[in-house]
Amino acid sequence: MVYCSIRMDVLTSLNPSQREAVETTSGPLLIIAGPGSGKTRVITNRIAHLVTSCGVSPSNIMAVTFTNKAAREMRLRIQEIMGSACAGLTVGTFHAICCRILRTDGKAVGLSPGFVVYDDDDQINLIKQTLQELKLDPKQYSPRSIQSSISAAKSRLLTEQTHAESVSSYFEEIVQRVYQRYQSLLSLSDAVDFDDILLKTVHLFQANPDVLARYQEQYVHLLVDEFQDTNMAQFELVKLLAGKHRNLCAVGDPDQSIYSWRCADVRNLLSFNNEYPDATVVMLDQNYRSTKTILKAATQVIASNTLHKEKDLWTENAEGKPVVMSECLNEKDEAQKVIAIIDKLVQRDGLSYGDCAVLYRINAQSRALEEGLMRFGVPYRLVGGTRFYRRQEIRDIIAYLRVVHNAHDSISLARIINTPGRGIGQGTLTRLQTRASENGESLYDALSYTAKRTDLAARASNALSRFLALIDGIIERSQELALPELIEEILVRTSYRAYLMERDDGEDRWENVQELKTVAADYADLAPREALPMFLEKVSLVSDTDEMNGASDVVTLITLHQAKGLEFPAVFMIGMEDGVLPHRKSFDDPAAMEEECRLCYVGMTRAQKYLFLSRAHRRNLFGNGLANPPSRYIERISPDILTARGLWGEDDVDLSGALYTQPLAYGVSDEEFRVGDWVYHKKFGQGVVMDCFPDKNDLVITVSFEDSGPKRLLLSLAHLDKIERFDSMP
DNA sequence: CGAAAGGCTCTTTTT
DNA sequence: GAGCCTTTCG
Repeated sequence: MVYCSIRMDVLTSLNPSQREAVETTSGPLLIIAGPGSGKTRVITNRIAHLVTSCGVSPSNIMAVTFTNKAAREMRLRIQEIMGSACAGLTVGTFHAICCRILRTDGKAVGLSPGFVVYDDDDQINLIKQTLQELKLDPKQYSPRSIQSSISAAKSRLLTEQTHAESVSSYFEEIVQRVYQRYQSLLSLSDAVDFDDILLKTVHLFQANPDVLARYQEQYVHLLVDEFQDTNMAQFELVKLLAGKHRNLCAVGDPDQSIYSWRCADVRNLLSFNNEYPDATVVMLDQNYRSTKTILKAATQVIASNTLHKEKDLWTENAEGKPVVMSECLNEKDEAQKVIAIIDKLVQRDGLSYGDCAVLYRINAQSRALEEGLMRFGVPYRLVGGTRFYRRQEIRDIIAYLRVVHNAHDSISLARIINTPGRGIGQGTLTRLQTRASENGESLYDALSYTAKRTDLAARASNALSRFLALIDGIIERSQELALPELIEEILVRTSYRAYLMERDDGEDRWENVQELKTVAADYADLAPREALPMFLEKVSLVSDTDEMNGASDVVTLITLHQAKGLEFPAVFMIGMEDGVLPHRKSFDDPAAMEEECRLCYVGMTRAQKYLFLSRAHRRNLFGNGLANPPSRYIERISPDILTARGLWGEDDVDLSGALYTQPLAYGVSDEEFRVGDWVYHKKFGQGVVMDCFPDKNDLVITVSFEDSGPKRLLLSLAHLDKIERFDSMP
């Protein structure tokens, strides 16, 4: 009975190609899934189908995603369909799954089960230390570029040995030297970086056929989402795992490949058939998300890409409103126009704030928006600002916890050795690091040796001994304390609160620390020995605090990259300028330019009903003003589906039907008010007209005042005087 | 040692 | 306009 209803649900509501994707259960399968084509439904239904109709045990299925959020959502959706029947399913990110494999079987590649994972900040610190040791100038060889070279090498499965053979430039030679030393420092700290997690898993499988065979037998069915974002190491891993049963389902869209700068290789998707000539290919080309107009505009933008595989996206959705392109004076004007439109969508078109999202190329663009939204009292959330686990105070506490877990974690020890300040300066730290490096020991070893010597300057020696006692004391207590108490112990013993409170924003930071304790409370009931490693694993593989409550009704500010996979009824793409989108750093690289175009495509296809584009004639970025030409993507959109809105809003009148149906200028006696006019009010001072529309015999004017923010006023009562002022916002 | 001051750089950032 | 680094001085 249960099975029957599941089956109905699984198969009846799918279109023919979705159905084919779900029902093709054996052999390699490639699903090309255009934006809004019901990809997630296909994936989840396919898994449900495997279990309920084909009798596959959930424990024989692995589904891989790129983000924890995607993994969580996938599991949730599967649970909705199958209930508890999905127990035992492996759903996770590449990194989480590989970490688990390495904790169990990593001994074979020289890893202890307790290894820590360094994130990219730790990596940068380690590289800086390496540069110092090798007497290389970090200005000449920026730690960031070396890090990305090492990361690129690792994602191509090049170890510090095999990389040596491919060195072909002086810079690569430098990278090679750093790579070697970097790797030995990692191993001294019993640490791996993100790339190692994949690399070492591949090596584990390659060198240990018996281990590989075990996993191959367990995972009869493999499914990989966002396949266009996989790198070589990830594809290799998947090929190994699928080596026996060959039931590999790859899902992706080459047009949404926007992470090549992170070594993602879209060829994995495009040449899937070279690896698996017998693969079934299913194209999901019906779009359920956007209006015909939006889909057409997006298709026009990407059509000229050489990498674009001709596929005809189509939809049964309504024609919809034209795409709107707004010209703005500067980024403040742009923000204001966006907010004015949002206001109208909410006031007149039945949308809510949560239906609106503003998408941009670079994070710096969010600032003008935030200022505007705050000023007008519009609620918003900024996605991915400084993320929780990136905050200094959080990283400090985690560094303490890592040292407690593994005293030989030298990067974490270096971080906290003088945080809060305890008189151990750069000089002393460098001396310790030099000693450690000369003896091939950890920083902790160097510390305990040096602290016990008496022939050192008394001040430094005292400080070191006290620090050593502090750490050892906490380590001892950690045996018996539950995780939240352990954190509390660290905070108390280091007077961390007092340290934070010396800063202006200390209060906020302290709240973050309390938040960390709340997260740790989930581990309170576990034995101290187990809780700490589990907690550290979680925080090192997690990017955000569990994605803020999606329920709140607020405008979303988000980068184009982060918006991939999301959808909103109304989307605003700001900064449609050559130099911003496409970004000027991509100008001289044709491949990068195509990626910029895909980025634009990804942004446009997030929109369900309304798509607003805008550009500023002058834009202040990083202190200096720039005049960018309009984005080259604008002219690819045919005029019949694009409404241009001039600098002063003259073209607003007929803008997208219900919007802007009211003329924007009204005469009341001899005064005339238009959006953008500056006005003076006796009590509120000066402000700018955001909106006005007639009501009975009066005129309702929304004015944003410089001092008191937005106010809705009746003209007959308000006594507004027009004033001269050219800037759109102070 | 560490606070203060000045110089430099700034695309995107799933783990 | 912020964050990070180096330099300088007490």
